[in-house]
Amino acid sequence: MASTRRERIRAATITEIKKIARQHMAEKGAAALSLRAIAREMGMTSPALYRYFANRDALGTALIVDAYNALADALEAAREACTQDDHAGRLAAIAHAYRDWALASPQEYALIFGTPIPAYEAPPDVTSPAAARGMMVFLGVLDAAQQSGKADLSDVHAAFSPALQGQVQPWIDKLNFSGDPALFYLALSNWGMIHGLVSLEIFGHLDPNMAKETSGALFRTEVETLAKRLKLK
Amino acid sequence: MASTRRERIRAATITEIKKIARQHMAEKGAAALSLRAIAREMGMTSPALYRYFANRDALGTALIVDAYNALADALEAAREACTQDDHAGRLAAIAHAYRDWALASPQEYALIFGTPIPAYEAPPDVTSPAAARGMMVFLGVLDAAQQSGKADLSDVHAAFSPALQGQVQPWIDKLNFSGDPALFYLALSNWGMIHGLVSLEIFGHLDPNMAKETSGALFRTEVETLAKRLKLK
DNA sequence: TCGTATTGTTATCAGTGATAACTAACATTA
DNA sequence: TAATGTTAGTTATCACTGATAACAATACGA
Repeated sequence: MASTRRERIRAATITEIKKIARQHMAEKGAAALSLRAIAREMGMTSPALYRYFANRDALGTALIVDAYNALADALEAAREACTQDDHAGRLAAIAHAYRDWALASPQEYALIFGTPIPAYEAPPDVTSPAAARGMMVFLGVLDAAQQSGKADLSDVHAAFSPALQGQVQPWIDKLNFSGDPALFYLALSNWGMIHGLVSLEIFGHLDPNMAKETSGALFRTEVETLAKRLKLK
Repeated sequence: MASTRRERIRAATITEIKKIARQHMAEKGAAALSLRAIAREMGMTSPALYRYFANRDALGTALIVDAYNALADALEAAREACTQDDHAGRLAAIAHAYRDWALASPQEYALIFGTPIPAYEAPPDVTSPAAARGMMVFLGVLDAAQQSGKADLSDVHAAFSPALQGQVQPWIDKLNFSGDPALFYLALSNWGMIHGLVSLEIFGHLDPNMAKETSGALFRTEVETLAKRLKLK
């Protein structure tokens, strides 16, 4: 808010660096991103960039956090596009938003879910909050469906043993989720399936000649099956 | 075979290069693999390596193909460890073999399913045959289960519309699968789910502090649910 | 207006992939 | 056996990269 002129310029520079980094990433692939190339395009010398990011990995981390948030934004927007009591619609919407975002931003998707940057894992303490947002969108929709009594969770409850619940509880606590623990398991299961199909598609493990409509139809069918199993109304 | 002395030495050198490459990968991460470092460790100069691999990507491709085959070997071995008519056992075995292999060889797993090498996609014509092997293991088990009449595919058939089948048919043909097309869809769906969970776990998207037994229990529960849905006997 | 923090520069280091030009060893054939 | 061509290695070099140190210019607040 009460930002000085300097702070504003600095923020703008950081934004520009990340913007050009994303452009380069989109053109030449996620791992080919080079501080020198970015500096060149900005009309600066490369050491100047080190005033803004401690090193290349720090820039990578920032891009990863941004990507997490962009994905979460997309999921939340898709959820809001359906009425609050249309649980099946919301679940389908966020599932397709997940895939659509990945297709539209494959490099950013790879940044998060692939391992494009050499020998480097983003520090969890920085990325976790942004990463948790996505998971929470799934959880929230399922939670709402259950609370309105419009979901059949008998199968889920049967599978989610007390022993398993005990093991997962710490994670649930960490995310501050106070609903039915079985929902947590269900969200993870759904997310896993959705992520698995999208990941196979984005990273080219389906037929390379397959049309986007075909993989889209496969995905849609799976999502419908998902909702059917919960008997979502 | 009828290999000359030279050919044998050459093959041994290639094996040694890949072996050291894998070691470096395991130690310092998949993308940090450097031709110069490999040459150094072999007591050679780096240009010599170009007699064996056209460039770094070519070495990467070779490692990827090897990884695909290692994974397929693991899946096939797991399948063979169960009797031929124990379909539920075989399905569970290959699912857990998938996860176990990924946990034991995370860098190789990343090589295949992540995108660790800068701006480079492995050429499909080289990798596809090896990649298809894994998919075929899933398909084979499901096919056997169906043929013996020990699987309930009513839900699958209901979901797998004729339109969808028409779209997927080219892929089915390419893999020379002559069984029920719905099984193809089912195999993909199962593989997607299994891959999704493993991928989330390997790439650190579950709780970073989560114990391996916990993620293992989650995975086991999901696999059991999978078999239950098919009413596999 | 002066002093200081910030932002940029040049120069330099170490390491990388890659290629050209050359040499030594090997294998095949006359 | 001697000549010849192939193969596997070398040194030298180029164009990059990330990163740091030392220094200069700018902008800001007292």
